[in-house]
Amino acid sequence: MKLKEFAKQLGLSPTTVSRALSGYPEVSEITRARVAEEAVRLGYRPNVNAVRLKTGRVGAIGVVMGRAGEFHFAEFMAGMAEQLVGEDTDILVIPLADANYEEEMQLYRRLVESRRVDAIIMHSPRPNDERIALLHKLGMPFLVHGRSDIDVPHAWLDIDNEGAVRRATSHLMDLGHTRIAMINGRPGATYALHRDNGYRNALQVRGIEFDPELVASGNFTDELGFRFARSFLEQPNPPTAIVAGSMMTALGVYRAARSLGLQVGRDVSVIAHDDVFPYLSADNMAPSLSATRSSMRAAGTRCADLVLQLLAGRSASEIHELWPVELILRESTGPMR
Amino acid sequence: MKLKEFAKQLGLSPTTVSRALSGYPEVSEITRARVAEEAVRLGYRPNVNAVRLKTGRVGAIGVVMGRAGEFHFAEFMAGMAEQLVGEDTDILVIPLADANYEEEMQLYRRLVESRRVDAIIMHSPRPNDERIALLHKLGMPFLVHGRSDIDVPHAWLDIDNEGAVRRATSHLMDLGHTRIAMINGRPGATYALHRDNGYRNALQVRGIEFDPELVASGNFTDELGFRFARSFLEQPNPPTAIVAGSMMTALGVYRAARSLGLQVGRDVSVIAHDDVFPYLSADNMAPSLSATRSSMRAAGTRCADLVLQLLAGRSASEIHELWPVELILRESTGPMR
DNA sequence: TTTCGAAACCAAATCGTTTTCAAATTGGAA
DNA sequence: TTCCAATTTGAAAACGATTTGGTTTCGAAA
Repeated sequence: MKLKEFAKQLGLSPTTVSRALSGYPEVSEITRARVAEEAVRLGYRPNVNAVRLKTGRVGAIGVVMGRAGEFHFAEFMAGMAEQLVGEDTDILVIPLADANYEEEMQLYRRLVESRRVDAIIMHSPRPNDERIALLHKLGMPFLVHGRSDIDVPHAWLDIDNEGAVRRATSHLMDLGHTRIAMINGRPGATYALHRDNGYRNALQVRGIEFDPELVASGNFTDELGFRFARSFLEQPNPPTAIVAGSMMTALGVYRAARSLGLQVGRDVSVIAHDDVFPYLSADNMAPSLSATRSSMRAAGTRCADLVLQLLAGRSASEIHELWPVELILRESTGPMR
Repeated sequence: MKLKEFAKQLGLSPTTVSRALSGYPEVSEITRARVAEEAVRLGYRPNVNAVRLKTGRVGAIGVVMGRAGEFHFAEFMAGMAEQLVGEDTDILVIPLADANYEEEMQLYRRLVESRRVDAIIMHSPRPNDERIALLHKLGMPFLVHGRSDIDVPHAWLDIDNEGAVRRATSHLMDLGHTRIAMINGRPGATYALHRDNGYRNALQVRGIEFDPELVASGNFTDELGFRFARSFLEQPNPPTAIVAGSMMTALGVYRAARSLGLQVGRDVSVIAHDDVFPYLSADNMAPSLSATRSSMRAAGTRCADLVLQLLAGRSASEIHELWPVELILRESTGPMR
């Protein structure tokens, strides 16, 4: 059913029908009601592609997804979906073809030129991320989930990674630990840098010297958690506490401790960062896991909301949200013995 | 840069340019090359929305995502992305607003009417799933990931859940186990039914009576894995083996066993279904986990491919793929003691 | 030289909306 | 009754591509 046909059935012009459905004021309430009602009855819906061509609006937010298929991703999107449902805005997943830097810039360029999305959400930016400069230059509305210190105005939402790790590390020192290891995410991203800062900062305040033997970084996998933790704990002068980057990492760390006959929370303390997954909770681990916590799903919801605001005209340079991170103490942390 | 403008710069008509870029034969190779080259140089790209309006093709595949935000989802999509990259086809995530049945049918109806996607991929269908009948009736190309026995032609790809669980259960019986528990997914979906069939079937062949006290079902979470396993193992006549529905469930089962002082692989055998996640591998668990294995990511890739074939005109009724599931034996299974 | 067919190109219609600008209707005041 | 402003409605021009149905060009055959 097309607009023209539908309008004829109603004995109205396409103009009026279009206006009635789009909520313009210059149409009487009585006609509007009739149009709305008949639209449902006769099953008329505007052709999205025609609307998009005419208005220039696409009705979709692009989310760039790395090849890795991180487990965070589904949660973030589920959060976005929560906000976007009923908003007539879709989520378009943009697969990142390649790690190749030049290709990646091309991807963004093409994405903008092809006008398939109204806005973009970008994850895990680098400190000086040229993608941000590019999107800004191209005039595409975008929001960064994470942070960058590049000197270009941009909207962002980030959690306080530095503070989170600083507090976690400090707490471990409060418990008497002085040799504390940290497993970070892949180097390059700002969040990894922030976590590193938080860690070093906490040590420095207490006058504990930084030991490069006690830090490692890589993807957030169970396997790397295990391997790094093993290598830490087998050192001649092993750490008595470990700060882990993610829940998956923590699983590996627990396993490493057990494999060496060490009891988590007694022989070795562990704190991890928890994005709050419905299928794997820190509270349920054994022993229950002390964690710095911030809901990925909530971040997704808020990011979607902020993007909508951006599209509604709010200035990108006034959208900056830094979310505090909770530190939840459970059984995996205990006093140094 | 618009087509008209671009064509003028080249001294050609829009017609010829359009044809040159779309690979039509009635344009000389020499002009085609020139057009292609200049398009890159001058940065001309057809406006997607105009193309879509004119051709009726949207260039997007819709994937319906449940509210739960399952961890499988990211893997499946990463797989799809692998196939779709460079295909000029996007992935559109369709959030499922509500569990309400009527609403869900409405969602599909609106989705079709709004013409935002060329095809739909649906997950976890029910045995008699009216959504399938609806999509068929509405003439929307779609592919079902999973199976339904509804009497309507439809394309599907599924893994052999029944066979997988049957083999897993049989293997446990080969090892001498006779009391075998199973943790299934949420009842309703066909895959849960198939797994149940596989389980009962295996028991029946050996003449072991089905005990309702030994089965449970629910979301695939660590927590439920733990709770169900605990309740099984604390029964007066506890099972000596457990078949678990997912990796997360298995984590809970391991935890439950440990919490009762039981050693997995010796005191209690465990087999789980593994969708192959890059961040959590059965091989790395301690003890390593015996599993029925099938890659979710590969399924995503293949599903995307099949949808493209569907859109290219291949008949839905000839697209049926049943993937075998590997049974990988590791340390978590051992002879009955 | 003329004729013909294939090869290469083009003008204009079309896809289904939104929106500008103009016309018609209405209702109250004069 | 007449007039005017405010309220409703419409006709037609976009939006930017694809595609139908020609027209031109060119070389070879007649």
